[in-house]
Amino acid sequence: MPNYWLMKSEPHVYPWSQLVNDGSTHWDGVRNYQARNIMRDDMVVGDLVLFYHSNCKPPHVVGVARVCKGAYPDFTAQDPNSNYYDPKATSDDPRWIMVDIEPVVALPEIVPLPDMRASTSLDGMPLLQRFSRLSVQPVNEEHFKIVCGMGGMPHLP
DNA sequence: GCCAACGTTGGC
DNA sequence: GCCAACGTTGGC
Repeated sequence: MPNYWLMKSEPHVYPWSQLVNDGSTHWDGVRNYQARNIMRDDMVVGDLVLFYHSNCKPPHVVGVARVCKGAYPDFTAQDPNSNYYDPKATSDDPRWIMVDIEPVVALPEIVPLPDMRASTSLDGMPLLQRFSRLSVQPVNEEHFKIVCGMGGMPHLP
């Protein structure tokens, strides 16, 4: 039984289409302890991920991805030329970690945030809480299936 | 572009 | 260890 998650990406930074092109990617740049702890402590290979486009109109879930490599140091934290450079990160104490994800399937239709808000069956989903900023967050199995269904995919991949 | 929430930083 | 200032997120 996999765990279920939702991960946010801004489409002008790293869109779903690029994940498809790349085949897989390291989820670098997470600089929030809560999100880091989720990736480090709770994510395992095989977990399924709703890939969410934030900061666009409307924000939406676009596809399902899968964790294909467990937590390891986010090397961009130790690269002074990276946007994600953190001078406090060292090889002894990398401070930030990442996982790898790969695309599983694009939903036949995107699922816009307003539609999710309108669905009472998704009540309690962390994404729908006011000012939910966490970029990596849990989704329960039922909500995960409902979102897939709303995107035109009646069964889990 | 606004702004609420909230995380982080740093002086004391 | 408090807390004010500041930065970031991200929906609207």
